[in-house]
Amino acid sequence: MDPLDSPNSRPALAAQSSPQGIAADLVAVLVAVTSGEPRVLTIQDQRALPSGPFELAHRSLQSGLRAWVERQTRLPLGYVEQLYTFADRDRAGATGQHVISISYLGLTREQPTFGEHEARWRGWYDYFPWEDHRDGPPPLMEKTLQPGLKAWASAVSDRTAQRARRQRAAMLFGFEEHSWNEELVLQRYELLYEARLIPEATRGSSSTSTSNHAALSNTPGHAMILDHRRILATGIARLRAKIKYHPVVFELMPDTFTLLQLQRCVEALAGRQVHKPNFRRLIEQQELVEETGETSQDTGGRPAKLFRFRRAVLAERAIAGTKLPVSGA
Amino acid sequence: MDPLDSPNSRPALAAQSSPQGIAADLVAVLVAVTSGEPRVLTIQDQRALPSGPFELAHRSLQSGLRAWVERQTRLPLGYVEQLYTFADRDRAGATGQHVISISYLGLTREQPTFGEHEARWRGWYDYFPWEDHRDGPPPLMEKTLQPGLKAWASAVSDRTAQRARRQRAAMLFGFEEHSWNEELVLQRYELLYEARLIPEATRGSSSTSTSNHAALSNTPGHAMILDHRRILATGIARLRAKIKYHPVVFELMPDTFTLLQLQRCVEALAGRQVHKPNFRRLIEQQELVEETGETSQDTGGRPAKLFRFRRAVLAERAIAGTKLPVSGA
DNA sequence: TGATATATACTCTCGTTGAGCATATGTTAT
DNA sequence: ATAACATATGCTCAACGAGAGTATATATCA
Repeated sequence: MDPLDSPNSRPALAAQSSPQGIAADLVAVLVAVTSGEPRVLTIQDQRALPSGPFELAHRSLQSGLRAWVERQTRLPLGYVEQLYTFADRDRAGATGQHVISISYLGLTREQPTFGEHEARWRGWYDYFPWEDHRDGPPPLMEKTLQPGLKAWASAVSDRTAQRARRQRAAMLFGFEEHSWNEELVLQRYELLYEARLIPEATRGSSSTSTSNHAALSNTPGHAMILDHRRILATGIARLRAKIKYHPVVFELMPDTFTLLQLQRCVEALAGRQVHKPNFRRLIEQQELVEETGETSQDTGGRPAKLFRFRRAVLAERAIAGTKLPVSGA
Repeated sequence: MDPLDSPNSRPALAAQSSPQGIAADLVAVLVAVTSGEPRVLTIQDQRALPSGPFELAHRSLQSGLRAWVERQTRLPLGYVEQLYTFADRDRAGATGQHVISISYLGLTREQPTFGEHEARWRGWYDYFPWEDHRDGPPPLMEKTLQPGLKAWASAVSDRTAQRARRQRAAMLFGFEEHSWNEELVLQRYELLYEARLIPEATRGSSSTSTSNHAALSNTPGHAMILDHRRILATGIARLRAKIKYHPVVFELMPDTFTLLQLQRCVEALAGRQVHKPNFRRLIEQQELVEETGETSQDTGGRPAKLFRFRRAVLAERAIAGTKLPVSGA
């Protein structure tokens, strides 16, 4: 079953307003990696993703997004990919118009932000602190999430349902025997939402139902408006899956870079460490990069060769196959 | 780059009608596999995919699709997944209203169709005859597509561009040294579209531009209205990718089945043969199925054990990892 | 000069995967 | 009845790739 739109991910809400037409919004997850940290462009005091109306003047959704982003932020968008279309939930705005949100993932390099719309770059682990396993599982997993999820699992009467809940939590968060799977970003967020460990979950509902408010006091991660955090989770999940078989990482790198910089970028996105020798072996044997001839001695240590991305591989292999190792440390 | 919405996949078309609001359509790719053939539900004399307006009465897009499909066709929808949202091209209908199409993939089992809307099941290789490689590359690849694509590659003056075109065609269709990749359904369709080897490509344009009409005479595959064939290609591609790491095949199988039936189903979807012993090894070592205790002797030969899908694996492993081998024969 | 940090290279083992072969147990034709 | 055949089921082997560890080279810094 598709994790998005799973039947129990949102409380049922019968639409009441009569259809006055539909408006389409574009929502963008714009990602950059700066000094080893994955970052996302935000607006509204870092509580929202950039979004705007889809204007019919553009010949496609994608070109519409491109034009709009580049006008608003002057970022050159390297790679763009559609994420998902949302139309559920309390999206009826003040006008009574229903809004469909079409979300996109865009990769770029961080630039000084322009004043308009108070756009700011912010590290994406501010919103998902439990997703950063580069130095092992973060403490809040054990301190906050595990108890909260345990409480959620116990909050149901049926014995079998309890076990199912516990199993689901363990599988998604790597408790007990289960190993951590960095791609399940969205499913984890939706579980936390369902368990009401996320402020967004209790926002609209008028404090009915069985929420465990105890855990809500120290709720993890920075919240966002509407379902923007969910959209961000979708984008992170997609990107983490994509870097494994498609050379999109290079859209986030400067023109020339060292292999360690590239590795740090992959680690930042995947949220876990990578075995250095294996990483280099895979990069080189796939001929993804070529030496520039120059070296860099930024970090203090033996100078590292500088490389650049071989754009030709996009034509040679297209999607066919390009693997990056994202595995245990 | 996302193959959908690639900048050159459609001729530029400036929107002229003033925005009168936007309508949202749902388009469904409903798939079943019957007697070893992948089939798709069609309407309008098999020239269209089922589609209808998104009604705001539903609490989500997905539940809207479910309700609508089950009302129209009385099919129980097992697995549903969003495919893509289209808003480009000449989607301005007679009313001048712009239409956004949100497409979904649904898996089911073929049922006798009900009269309404002249719904009919049709083999999907009727629309994409070049995608069926179960008995090796189909003859039309060499007889029709290769010459047509060669002509398209030669139709450009620049030497470098010619080579790029030839390489792209070879990579996608497995010419020369390249091997066939069954997942590139959409990219192949878009290349044929770009090369104007598909009737949909020359439909709206008033016979200008450099089309090679010679090849158009024996254009391969059954055409559809609007971009429905493109949507179908998207669905096939998604499904071919998905069966490799997620046990969705079972949504297309009857309750009990033999391993060979299961294999034939996978082969039908993937469009290529599968190594039998390896297939069985993978299925069994992953404990995806359990014996029913009964046997089937339909085909004449040693009776085969009947199996059923272990639905528990969905809870145990969720998305984590389930591999089906789709490789050479 | 030595300590340290990084870059770069090599080796080894294990599991997976692709592929071929052998055997078991039915049905169908002669 | 028997041979031929078709399918089911099980086993083996070689090649490859992934994970993990170790060793050496070359710079900076105290």
